[in-house]
Amino acid sequence: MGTTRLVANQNVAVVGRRERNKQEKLARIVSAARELFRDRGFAETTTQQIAEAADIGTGTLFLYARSKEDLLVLVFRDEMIETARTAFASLGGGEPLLDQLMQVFIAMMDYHQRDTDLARILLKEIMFPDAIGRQSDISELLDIIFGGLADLIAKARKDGRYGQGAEPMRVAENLFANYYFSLLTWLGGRITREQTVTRLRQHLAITIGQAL
Amino acid sequence: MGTTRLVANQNVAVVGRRERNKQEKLARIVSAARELFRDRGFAETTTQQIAEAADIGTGTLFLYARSKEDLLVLVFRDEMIETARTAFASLGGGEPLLDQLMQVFIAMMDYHQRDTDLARILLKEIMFPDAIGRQSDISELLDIIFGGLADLIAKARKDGRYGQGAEPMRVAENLFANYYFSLLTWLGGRITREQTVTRLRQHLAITIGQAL
DNA sequence: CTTCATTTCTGACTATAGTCAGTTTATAGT
DNA sequence: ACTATAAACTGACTATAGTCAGAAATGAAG
Repeated sequence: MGTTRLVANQNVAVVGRRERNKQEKLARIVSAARELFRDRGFAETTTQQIAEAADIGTGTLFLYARSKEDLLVLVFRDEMIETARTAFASLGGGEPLLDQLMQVFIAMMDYHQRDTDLARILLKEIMFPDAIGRQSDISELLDIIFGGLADLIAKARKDGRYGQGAEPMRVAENLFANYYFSLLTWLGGRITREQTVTRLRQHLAITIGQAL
Repeated sequence: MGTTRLVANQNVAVVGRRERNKQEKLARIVSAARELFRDRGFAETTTQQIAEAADIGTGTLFLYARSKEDLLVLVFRDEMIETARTAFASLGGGEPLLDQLMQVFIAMMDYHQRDTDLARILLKEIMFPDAIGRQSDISELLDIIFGGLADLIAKARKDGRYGQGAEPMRVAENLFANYYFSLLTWLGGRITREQTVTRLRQHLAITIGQAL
């Protein structure tokens, strides 16, 4: 069974030393990895360095992340989730759908702008996880984004500002596919950020069926 | 200068032994790698095995491909280009745009269907090349696909079957982004091929602005 | 407190991608 | 043919991601 349980006559969740140690180790690992990846870059950081900085054995690292790439996703997943949540939450209600969509996607691009080299690798690994259902998988992130987009679509329709008949979820997927592809092109170094933003707007406009 | 030139009084392009050797080695490498990747899988094939099968030194391999991943793209790039070309060429003229698009994308999915494990890795690496402008880069493939799609859009408009105002190239990019994302979902094992095809059709319909 | 079973940890070890200093081979010039 | 220069090749070597058999820590039960 689980190692966490409630002790009778005590309304505090008692967590064993074992579970506590695990959580602390995970926190140390994530913290150390984040700092090193940011500081030196992904390729230039060795798993040994991360293990040493987190004060654990080299083998222990791979009990928490299946691979170095998995570790990268583990490290930045939460920040990306937070970025997405905030982007949707800070949306004013009145703007046209296209402007709202651009606000969300630009907020996420701003996050990646901080370190485009890291973003490039992250983007590559995040859509191809080692295994689904692990702590580092990205279902939650996708759920937030797809859900948020679908809500925007549904709301815009309700307000009569947008009239197509396709399922909101399918529209949301279409929009995200375009965002992902734009990100890919941008971080691949083929076009500038400004060009990327301009094109993304055109792509989104095509999908939601409005003139620019 | 180049090692290739025309010898006077002889209308045959004379290619030096050096260039010929290089071409032969490249052919042997690609052939050996393809067979091994198909036979054993990407991760299970070592660069040593490829070098041995191609009858070259282990270091020589990396004069032709920057990395093992680069080699994978090098090996399958031409087949994918051929698949895309054929898909567009074998298109009858009369069908609705949506059906034509689905024919093209399904033909490309059929190609990947042969070996989905390999396709997954290929798909991951092909959009994130080590460097642009190398023999293994995929600009040519993208040009063919984008060009073919844009032509279909332009033709459909001319025939009055489709009336939106966006640039055909932007529509083509939007369509491909949706195809790429569908492929990703399919090969990621989240949904079946049938579901993928159904959804892709919905996504494309949204983009070109037609009811199903 | 003393077992005993289970989970977690560890670092020496293995496998392999990729490098590079030295060698070989091809070409151009005389 | 001979020499000089440049291009291409090579395999011993390095660096490092990831493994695994054994050690240590934890918790349960008596």
